[in-house]
Amino acid sequence: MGRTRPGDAGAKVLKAASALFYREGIHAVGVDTVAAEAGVTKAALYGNFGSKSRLVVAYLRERDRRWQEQIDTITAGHDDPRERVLAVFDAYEAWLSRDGYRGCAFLNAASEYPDPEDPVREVVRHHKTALRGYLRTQLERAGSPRADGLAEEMMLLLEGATVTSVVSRDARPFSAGKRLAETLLAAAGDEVPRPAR
Amino acid sequence: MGRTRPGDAGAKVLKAASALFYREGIHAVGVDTVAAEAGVTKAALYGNFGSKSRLVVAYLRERDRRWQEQIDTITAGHDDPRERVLAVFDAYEAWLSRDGYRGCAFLNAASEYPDPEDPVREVVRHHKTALRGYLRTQLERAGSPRADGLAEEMMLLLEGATVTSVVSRDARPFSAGKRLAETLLAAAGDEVPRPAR
DNA sequence: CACCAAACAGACAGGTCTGTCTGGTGTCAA
DNA sequence: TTGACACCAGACAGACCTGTCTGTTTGGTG
Repeated sequence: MGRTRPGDAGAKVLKAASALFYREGIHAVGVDTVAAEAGVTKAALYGNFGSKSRLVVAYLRERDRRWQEQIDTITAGHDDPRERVLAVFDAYEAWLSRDGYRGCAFLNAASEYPDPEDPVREVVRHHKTALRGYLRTQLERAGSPRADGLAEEMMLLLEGATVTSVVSRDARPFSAGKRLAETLLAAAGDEVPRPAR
Repeated sequence: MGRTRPGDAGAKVLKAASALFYREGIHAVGVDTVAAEAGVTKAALYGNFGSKSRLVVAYLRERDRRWQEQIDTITAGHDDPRERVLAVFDAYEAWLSRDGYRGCAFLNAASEYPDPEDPVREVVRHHKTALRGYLRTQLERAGSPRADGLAEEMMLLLEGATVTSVVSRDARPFSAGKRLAETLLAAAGDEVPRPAR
């Protein structure tokens, strides 16, 4: 009666884990808590994920998947590659004002997992590489002669604004970041207004 | 025989805690481990600090004190305020290549303590406010008409380079950050080459 | 020398952590 | 109808956590 179909305990666990790990921190949340919040037994949790470590990795992968969807939405919503880059700033800033904002889940996870060889850190690197790659691709399409360097600069501004906004608890870092990003993009455009090719 | 004088157990604990908390993360290190590493009993640890939370706060305060000393060294070593700002980038970059680099201890601590009201977060805010204040003061002395905004931008670049360098495990973010900082400082100088006053 | 504060050694309480195991229950498909 | 399977309920092991307590030893000071 009201019993959910077998097979979706994993999804419920992942959802609960995602909320709890992000909000409280990973080491601060036990598997009992995750299972209870998911309305699932610990046995079901271990049956689906095998260990807490693997659940943590699954949590980050899921998070990365959802982030990728947002990026796709941005891509679909803008034709100009420069606008897409700036839209990333807007998306991050909008996310800040959502309830329970705690900054970048990947950076938070990385600071709880010191070992660079840990699978968790691998997911973090994968995510950041994807972000950087997106920025670089868009800047290349915009015809920037130094898309790579510019992408790195955009990364610094985005990451800097994210961590600073967590500490200061306001959106000013994002305003400053986006303003500077616009300036840099405009300057890059001036350097080579219509590049060959 | 070889017994240390009474009264310095606190210092030994702080030193051990500083190394362990930074390297492994705060939640990952128990007080037993700290006491053992310090060569001190748990009773001595609790006698000096009262609780783990207070030890964590003391750890961050001590870290902030040592950081302030580095800032003073930079101030003493450069007369030009613009050079001082750039020297901060150099100092952070040099720190990266030291063994066991794990990024900013304050940001790492903040991501382990979600509650903004926690005393730990207060120390983190204090530290970041001090950094920002230093940058702003130097930029004001340099005669920049928008020292405040420029200081914010320098913060973004510094923090961005720090967290990015942790993930990617190389120094490129700092190269990019410093290069951009130099450009911004030069541009700010051009705007008002010799400001009134 | 006598005293005291601070450290030592180490047991202890009470709780939480990850992970396992046993046995019962509901659902679906053959 | 029967069997496979995924789940529930909850106890359990063993390690680790923070924090406290008793009693002993030591170094520095009056």
